[in-house]
Amino acid sequence: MARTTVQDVAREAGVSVSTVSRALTGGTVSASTREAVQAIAARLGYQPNRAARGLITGRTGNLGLIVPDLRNPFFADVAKGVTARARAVDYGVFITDTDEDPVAELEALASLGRNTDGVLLCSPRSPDADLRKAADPATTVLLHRRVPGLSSVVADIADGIGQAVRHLIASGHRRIAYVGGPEDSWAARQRLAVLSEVPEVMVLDPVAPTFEGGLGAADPVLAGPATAVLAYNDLVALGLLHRLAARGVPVPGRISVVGFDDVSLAAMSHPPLTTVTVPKDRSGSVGLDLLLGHTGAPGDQMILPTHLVVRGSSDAPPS
Amino acid sequence: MARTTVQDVAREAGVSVSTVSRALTGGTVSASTREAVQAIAARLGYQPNRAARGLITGRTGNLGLIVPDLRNPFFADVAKGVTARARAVDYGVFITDTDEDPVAELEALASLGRNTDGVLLCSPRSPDADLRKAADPATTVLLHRRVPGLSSVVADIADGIGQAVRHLIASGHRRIAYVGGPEDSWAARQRLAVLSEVPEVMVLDPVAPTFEGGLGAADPVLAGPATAVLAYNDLVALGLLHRLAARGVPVPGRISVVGFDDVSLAAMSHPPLTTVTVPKDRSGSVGLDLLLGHTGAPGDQMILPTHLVVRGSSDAPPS
DNA sequence: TTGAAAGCGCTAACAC
DNA sequence: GTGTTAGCGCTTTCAA
Repeated sequence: MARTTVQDVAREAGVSVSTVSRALTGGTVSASTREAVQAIAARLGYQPNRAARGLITGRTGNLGLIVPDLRNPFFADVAKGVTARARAVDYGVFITDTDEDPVAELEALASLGRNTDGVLLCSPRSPDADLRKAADPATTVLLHRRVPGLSSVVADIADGIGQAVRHLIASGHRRIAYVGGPEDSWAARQRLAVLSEVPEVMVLDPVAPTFEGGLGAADPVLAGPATAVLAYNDLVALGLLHRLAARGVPVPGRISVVGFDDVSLAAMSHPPLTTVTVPKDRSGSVGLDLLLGHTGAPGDQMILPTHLVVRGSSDAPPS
Repeated sequence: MARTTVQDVAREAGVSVSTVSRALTGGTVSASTREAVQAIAARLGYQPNRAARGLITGRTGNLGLIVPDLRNPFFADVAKGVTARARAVDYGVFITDTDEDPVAELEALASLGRNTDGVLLCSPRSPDADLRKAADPATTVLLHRRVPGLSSVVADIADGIGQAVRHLIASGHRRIAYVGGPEDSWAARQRLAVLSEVPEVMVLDPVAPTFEGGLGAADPVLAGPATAVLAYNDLVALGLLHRLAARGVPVPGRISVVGFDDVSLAAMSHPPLTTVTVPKDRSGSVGLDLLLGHTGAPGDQMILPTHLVVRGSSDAPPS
């Protein structure tokens, strides 16, 4: 299965390799030559070697996507958005799952940076300084994270949180517990900043941004006076729901639960979770367009809208 | 940020480019030279250009992974296994999400086939013939699908189903409903073949292999005499659980529910789902090793063990 | 409009 | 053990 090269096509067509190249990539060639070359290339099943092309053009036609954990439905959604858009614009995408390891993240950034035309980076927790040092601003777009000097696409967290809180207050809640995420997480700090200002909100100890984190937070929540609880994200909310059910605590009868992100699982729980929709896949496609210069300018900070989705896990407080 | 090349490292180290290449790729070099070169490469942040390397070695150092849907936790797990192993052996992974589109799948196979050293393919539904025609047996490994003539890694579905059924029967169930998956799905056919032989099992109409599919199957199940239901997969089981809860039907009090795959959500439901564990991430890493020839031989059909996990959704039938 | 030739960055003979 | 050199397949000056 020797692959056909420009040489083969050139020989067969009786022209030079440069003419073949021009005929195939839209250079200046006579119409008849172009047709002949294209016909022969098709007949021979010629497929350009992208590596060789990239070596000379300097562009690879490939992109990188770095995520902490593909198993996390949030990042799976982001990846889905990226790959879908990449397919549409005929780019390949390398995906690296760093398994939440900041060292692996930096390594991936270095390696991918060298072998792609740009990289989309989901880094919830690495320090700003590390990112600014390791990422080339011209070829990197941050997803769901903002660092001065780097392009980014983030969701309007403050607005989303605001909608959730207003919903709860409008429903009659006066004591709202907040179970936050890791203190080194950018998104967690964003949420905390907003919620610290709300008098009705009592900030509890942060937990891991996982189902298990939510599990452990249920009892502390129940120990307080809150009639509603706002979770760092849907995974935490689901853990809360699970433990609450195990304790025989009616939701939303005794306590309302609100998540964040609106991952697909959110609609599958019982009761279905009230949460804030974050345009996850859209963030991926928008980020890709930003990276490729289809939209915006390097250095741009994009903010995508969020909106509350009221499902069954929230209602008025017990009277 | 001019990219550093072997030239730069060579100049800095005072050696030739070939010595640099050897020092970095494990050729014959003196220990002191190797150390010096490596130190300088590290200091300069040298990252080899894989395209250039691939041009000469004929190997790209990249792999392809094709999945129908990254959002499906099953495939997210598989992808996680692949990327983790790839990172360990220093390979890049192109991931293509075909969005369940068989045409996109074939296109991805063609495109990836040319630009990688091999591809791992998750294709639950494409016809055998299409796959055999489009895939190069030497550089393709099928995941969770078996097609004669192609290498593959599959789970021991028959054994897993057997364990689930025996568990149910041993618990006292005599009428077990089976809600199967799409008839054109390889895995669905595997399950059906086993279950058709079991007298206690009543096969209901197949559904989409999704949460929604499960939702719709609940009423038909309840309409019958079954005291237990075996679902095509966990997503379907979760849908079942959800609708059952909405109907006020106690699980496992009135009816037991058993899933398949053991995706992470399975442990998060209420009650937690009894299911069959499929080594999803392991299938990814094993497939990768098969592809790279670290293990087995081309054409090999690997079968990974499965095992039942009994959680809260199954128990004895109502007395 | 076309061809010859020069590399892109790297590895692999082949000398020394 | 190390340097020199010849390409891998392709695009792109530069001449013709």
